[in-house]
Amino acid sequence: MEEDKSLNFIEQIVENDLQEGKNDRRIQTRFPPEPNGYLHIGHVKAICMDFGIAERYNGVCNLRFDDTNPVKEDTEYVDSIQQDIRWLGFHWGNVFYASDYFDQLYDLAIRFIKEGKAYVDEQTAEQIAEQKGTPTEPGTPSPYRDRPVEENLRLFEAMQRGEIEDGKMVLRAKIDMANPNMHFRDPIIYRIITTHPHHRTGRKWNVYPMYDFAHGQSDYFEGVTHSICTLEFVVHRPLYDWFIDQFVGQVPSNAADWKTGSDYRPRQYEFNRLNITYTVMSKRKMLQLVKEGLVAGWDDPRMPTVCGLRRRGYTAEAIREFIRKIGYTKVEGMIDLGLLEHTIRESLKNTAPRICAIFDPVRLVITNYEGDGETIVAENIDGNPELGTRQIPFARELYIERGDFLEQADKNFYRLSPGGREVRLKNAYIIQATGCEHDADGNLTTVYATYDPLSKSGTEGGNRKTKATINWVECQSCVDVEARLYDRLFAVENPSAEEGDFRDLLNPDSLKVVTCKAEQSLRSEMHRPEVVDGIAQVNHYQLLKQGFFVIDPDTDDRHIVLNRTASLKDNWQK
RNA sequence: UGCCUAAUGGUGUAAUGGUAGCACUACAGAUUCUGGUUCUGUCUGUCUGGGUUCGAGUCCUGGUUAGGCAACCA
Repeated sequence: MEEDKSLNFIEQIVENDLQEGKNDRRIQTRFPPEPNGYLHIGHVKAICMDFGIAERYNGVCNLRFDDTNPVKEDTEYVDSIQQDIRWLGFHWGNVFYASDYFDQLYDLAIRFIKEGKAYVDEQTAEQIAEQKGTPTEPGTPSPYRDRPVEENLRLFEAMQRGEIEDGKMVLRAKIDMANPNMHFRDPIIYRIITTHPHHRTGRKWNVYPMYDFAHGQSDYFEGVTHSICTLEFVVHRPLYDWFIDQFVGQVPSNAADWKTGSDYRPRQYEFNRLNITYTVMSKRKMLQLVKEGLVAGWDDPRMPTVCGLRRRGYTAEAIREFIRKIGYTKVEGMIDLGLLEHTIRESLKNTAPRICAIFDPVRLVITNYEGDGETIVAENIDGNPELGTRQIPFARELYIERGDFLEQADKNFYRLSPGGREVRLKNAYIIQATGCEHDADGNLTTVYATYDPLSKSGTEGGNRKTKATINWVECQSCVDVEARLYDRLFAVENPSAEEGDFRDLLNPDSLKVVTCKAEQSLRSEMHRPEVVDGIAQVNHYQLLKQGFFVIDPDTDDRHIVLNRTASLKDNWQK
């Protein structure tokens, strides 16, 4: 059932370009993460765009790690990023690294110096910042701005040979210190980094290119046609174009015909980044939460990371569907967390087997039930027999939810109450409460009821309607299960908009760990999950009336751990 | 006193000069062996002044508001 969805503005641009025959009607995109953290759902939005455009228009999307800053980057992240993209179901053409182009980039820098377009500055970072001016005031030129070409060449080579201390010199493009776009005020294009080896090139380089000098150039070398990124790069686009103008058609590119006057050039387009209520989408803040132990790790089920969502029980399909729903524009907005939850419920409601678990158990004794008990056969999903059945033990003593019994009930309460209405035990018999018992402190300990032996589900006598159906498990056979009940990470809608420390805004109730009593089938249906690409394939369940749950990797043979993916909607107000 | 973006219900998006639609949320009703699901219905919207046009959310123009831009980060 493919619903008609109009093209987003990037797709329209691509279709126009195709129609006009731009870049020989070739479509090539790239997903360019910096390997300095785990992928989060904001990245997924970019991934769906970059890979989606390539898929839709028979192009190719390459994965390119933007690894120009060895101080922050690590192979740990390179691996997790690839795993997450594969898990999401996308396929790249090649894996590239910005560091693949360090030689070409260095040559380009030399070329710029020779053409008088770059110079070595030996002022401090503070001095350079001061001379940059402000958005409303022009900058002032560096005293080193007019150094002779030979001297620039000699110094830049000395920088690369490791003869200059970190921070003592930088290479700047010589553009325009008075440009209204601050990025044109002689941007730094190379800096010295000797303190950290690069995760791929080791100690080969002592100078590393800055983003503005690496990104567009890498796009050009690879033959990228549509370089799609988020809105904060809009101000960089003129510089992106400026650099490419300096060498387009004069330097090799994988794009065809560069030598023969092809019109090829990469172009940058920007869309709005993803913000979701009650969470943060900043790698820096996430890293802080992880490092300070405020969450259990990058894959903590409360985190908006891909691995966190996965552990929470989100499926790749649901995450992609969510991205499809929110669309792409140039308006900076804030997506309601409720939409993400709605999407995962949609995805699981027709597939997740139902199971009973009692979270706040109280004993129910069926006083007129004779015999040792019986086995009930229930469909895993009501009305969906192809999803199989399971067996549930039934006997005289059961656990039910404490909240399903009220000694004094008003008419809006549909469930058990002494002398009250008939209530269906899910998949079993109709009962009627007759009384209850309390301990010395007045806590309810036992509910007494009688059952109608002819009212069993699936039998003719069982067709009688009841207003309510309640959950139960049989006392002897049920299993204790640890349930981790997750809720929104932050207590406020937009933590980034608040004054003060974002850590003070964490939701203190974002995790509640409880033990519940689940029906035996949860244990018997459990199996060691199959591991694909290092990722355990998980089973999703719906605990009736409680929500969707997924088996957590902390589970072992003795101890079952379930994570709540999402609660069920609850229209019953007290 | 700069430059760049953007502005459609509570939220996210569509309408490409021709009936302002969809999804989420909220609310109401029906159905239901999950107070879930499903179904039906309701509420709420083109930032603003002027102009072009038979006709403007859309084009022009002047405002207003919001966000971004001054890392040896990406």
